[in-house]
Amino acid sequence: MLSRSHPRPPRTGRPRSAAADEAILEATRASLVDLGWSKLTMGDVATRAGVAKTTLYRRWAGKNELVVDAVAVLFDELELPDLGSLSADVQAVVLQFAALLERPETRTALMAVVAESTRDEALRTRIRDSIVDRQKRLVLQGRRRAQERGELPVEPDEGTASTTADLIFDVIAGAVVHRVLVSAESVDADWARRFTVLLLAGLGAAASA
Amino acid sequence: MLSRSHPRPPRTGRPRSAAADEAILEATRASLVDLGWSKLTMGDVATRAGVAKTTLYRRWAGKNELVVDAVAVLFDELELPDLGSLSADVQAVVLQFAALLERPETRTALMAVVAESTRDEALRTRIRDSIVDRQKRLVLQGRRRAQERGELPVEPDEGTASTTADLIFDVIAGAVVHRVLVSAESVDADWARRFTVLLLAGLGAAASA
DNA sequence: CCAGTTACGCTACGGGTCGTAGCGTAAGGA
DNA sequence: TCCTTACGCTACGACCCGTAGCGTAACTGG
Repeated sequence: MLSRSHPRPPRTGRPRSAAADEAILEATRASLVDLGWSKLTMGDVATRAGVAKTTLYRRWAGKNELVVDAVAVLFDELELPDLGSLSADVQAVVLQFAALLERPETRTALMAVVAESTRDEALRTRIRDSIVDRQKRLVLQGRRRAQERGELPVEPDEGTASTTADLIFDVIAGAVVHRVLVSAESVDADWARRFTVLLLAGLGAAASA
Repeated sequence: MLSRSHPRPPRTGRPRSAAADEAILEATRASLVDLGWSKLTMGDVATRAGVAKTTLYRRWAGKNELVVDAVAVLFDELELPDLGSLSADVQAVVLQFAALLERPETRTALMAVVAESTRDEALRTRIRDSIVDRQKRLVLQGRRRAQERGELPVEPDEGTASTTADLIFDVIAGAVVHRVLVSAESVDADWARRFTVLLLAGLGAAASA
């Protein structure tokens, strides 16, 4: 799950401190909670982590990359429960996702890094790999389960199946994000139920269109 | 449409230059296109607008408020066409909204100011008043038209009708924003059609739940 | 045990932006 | 004409950035 070390470490010399890595990421999340995205500085994170500022720059190019990695691990918590029906599974994952977005670390960081990524291709790739794809996996997993249960038809064409999954993903993630971060209203069980009713009814129609 | 002058101007003294206002907002949009949100500075905007930096600070508290106002006017372009059916109207407004989000000014600015607003209540209110509510109006307008056409039932209870409208708004705006800014894929006519099919089918079910 | 190699902590630095204060001048109103 | 407010300009301390340089620490291969 932690394959974020593209340049493989050389076999010689002093190895990088893994403890420092975790301390820095933890300090980054703490700083996000206390200061928020805009007032978070590299110097502050270094101080909190008990590490020199230069050590941060040896591992991350800047604030953007650092925060993405610090927040990404939180998305590992997301998982699709097996509650017996597609409707129950969707509602549960919606509530999970909303709870994650309501945490102060993600709340302040997620939109900020996405905003930065609109002008930084490498950052967009990093976000996609470490955050977005982890959510998307849940959609694919949920569809597979629903098909096994007979709740959803198996789409014959590979292409349309893929674009449908993309559509569903944007609808679910987009709606929850918009509700929490833009409308700034909480996602409770009732909202999740209403949303799921809408989505599943639409899903049936979308498959046959 | 431009009621953004809470502190009403005093009856005496030199009046504020309306030309400078427009020059500053225009310069802000230009700077967003060239530099993006993170590299945009107050000094740069002042230089582009041909005004002193102090003049900016006399009117806006900072970068956040300035950019919100600069981008807000772009959302005035959004309007709900009357194409004869709810489906056609939704598709059209989705394409309009997507086109707006794909402009470099909004692309880089929108998520950034929303991110900032998570820690700034006043900024959140400003965004809501000058951006979000203008979109929400389209949803209410579209529902009213559809009810007049007989495409949608008139919901008896005022409360559930309101929460349903909120849900629809989060789904539409959220899905489009997520598609364009997170998934970073274009919203074409086909996507708009698929999305609308899903939404309208779900709408029927949501009303009766 | 001893070079060789890499990581780390620390200090210092030039460069940039912030937001404000102070001043003289410009543009309206009583 | 006085009064009031807006404007342009300069200057300033404060902060953060990202890097260079150096001595030290940790681990490896001979």
